[in-house]
Amino acid sequence: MERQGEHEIAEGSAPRGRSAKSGHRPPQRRVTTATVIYDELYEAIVNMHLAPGTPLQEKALTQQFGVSKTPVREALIRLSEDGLVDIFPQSGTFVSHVPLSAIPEAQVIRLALEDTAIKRTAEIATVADIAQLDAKLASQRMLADIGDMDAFHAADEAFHEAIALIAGYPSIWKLLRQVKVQINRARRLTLPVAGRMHQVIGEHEIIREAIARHDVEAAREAMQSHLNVVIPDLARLRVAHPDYFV
Amino acid sequence: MERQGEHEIAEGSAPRGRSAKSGHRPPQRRVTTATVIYDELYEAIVNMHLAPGTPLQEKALTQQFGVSKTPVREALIRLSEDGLVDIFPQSGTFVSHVPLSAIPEAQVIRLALEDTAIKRTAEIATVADIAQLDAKLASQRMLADIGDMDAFHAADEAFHEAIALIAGYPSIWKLLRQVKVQINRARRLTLPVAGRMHQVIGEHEIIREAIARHDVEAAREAMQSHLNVVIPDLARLRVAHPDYFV
DNA sequence: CGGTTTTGACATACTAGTATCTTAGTGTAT
DNA sequence: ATACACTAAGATACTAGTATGTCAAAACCG
Repeated sequence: MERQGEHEIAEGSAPRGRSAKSGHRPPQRRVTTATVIYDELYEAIVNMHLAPGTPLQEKALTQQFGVSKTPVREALIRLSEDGLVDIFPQSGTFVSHVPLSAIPEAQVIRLALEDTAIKRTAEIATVADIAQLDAKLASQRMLADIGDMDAFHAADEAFHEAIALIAGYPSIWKLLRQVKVQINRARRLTLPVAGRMHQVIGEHEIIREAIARHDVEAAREAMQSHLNVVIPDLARLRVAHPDYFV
Repeated sequence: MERQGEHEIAEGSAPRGRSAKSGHRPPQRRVTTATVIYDELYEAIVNMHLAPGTPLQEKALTQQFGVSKTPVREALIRLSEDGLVDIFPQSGTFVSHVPLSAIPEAQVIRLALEDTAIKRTAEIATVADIAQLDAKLASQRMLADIGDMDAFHAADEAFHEAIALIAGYPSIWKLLRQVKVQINRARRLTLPVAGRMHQVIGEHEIIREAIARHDVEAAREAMQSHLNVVIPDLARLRVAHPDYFV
């Protein structure tokens, strides 16, 4: 009972080229069919709805999305640059396995970048900024109660994103997103334990307080220990899902 | 007198899929036509052989490279993700302007990542590693004497890459490459002053010595001041090349 | 004559089909 | 029985052509 048209893109409903005219030289935001497919597959892979090793055939995807090969192909290429799919030329394309060996380095990078961001945020955050953090925290609390893991993790990301943006470092956030991808995939294999989620929220609250007090060192330490806790027990995961990793 | 076939890719000469069979699951290295075009355009843009604002038409590029639209298109998409070209949907594609406003943040990121790398390198570098650094330094000295700017900058990159790799942080180097792109473009507008090149080499030598002594703090400070010097005088560049920046 | 509308050339986004490479399976010879 | 060569199926990489949106210049109207 395969519902091939499940993800079908409504024909002509996507207003692609959103009037990029304006003044002089506006940075373009391409909203193409390829982008839609990329986003959908990205979410599915990061949320582990598509298991590592799953084959992704161009032909099958064109049918599922109801489009031609080119946009599918572009989406797969971008995903391969993110390390989320492996393309074997003229052979096959598969959802990538989580590279355990790369996770320690990703963690080191993450520490360095988040430290840079929170240092600055703790220095310059305004009351409006704090209010914004509180809003994210509130929504994260609600999602933890509901137990919606996908949304909870998205809110978690949003909190860290907000810190980077308050610091005035949007590029740092883009890099972090890129670096954390494999870590997040591993995290998604941990069971949704309510206690763990509230623990994460508690750590976020400590960070928020330190920022509000403009206590740079306290904020850094709170972030540091938060990040060191967040990393999942890789050895255990590996045993539980042996063929998800390499 | 336009030599359209200048960059033409020799037909069938590129061994694309390099036997990715082997044991079980080898990470693939795609050597496709699209990759070749990407690399060539990448170098041309970063070395400022293609000025910001230059239009890059798919059609013209297909003729220059003697290939079809798809590989050209893929190369342009990848370049746009690197921030090296701006694609205006259904309108046109151009070599991007150097975003002056993003350079300070890039510098901050660079400092954080290079600091992480050199810290570890200074701790664990072996005599073989030091020898490798010396080799890079020697070639950089030679290229400075010759005055080959492109090669000199490539060797400069290689020195920093070596430090990251000795630390065991290949991903950090990948990120640095990505982050430094716009900084490098700005640097390329500085005139090839021999004194400046030898100054850079001198700073590299100080770093090398600190690593060899396993003096972590000295190495970090040397790197720090090296990176702070390397940044070009943006205000002056902007005056000299007003329409290369945004 | 100034401002608005229209129109058409043009560039990218997409569709469709072909070519090439990989790889597993089969058969044969050693 | 094992190792090698051949064959054929299948998937991506590429070619070629169509569709669609953009932008600017010309035409039109007030």
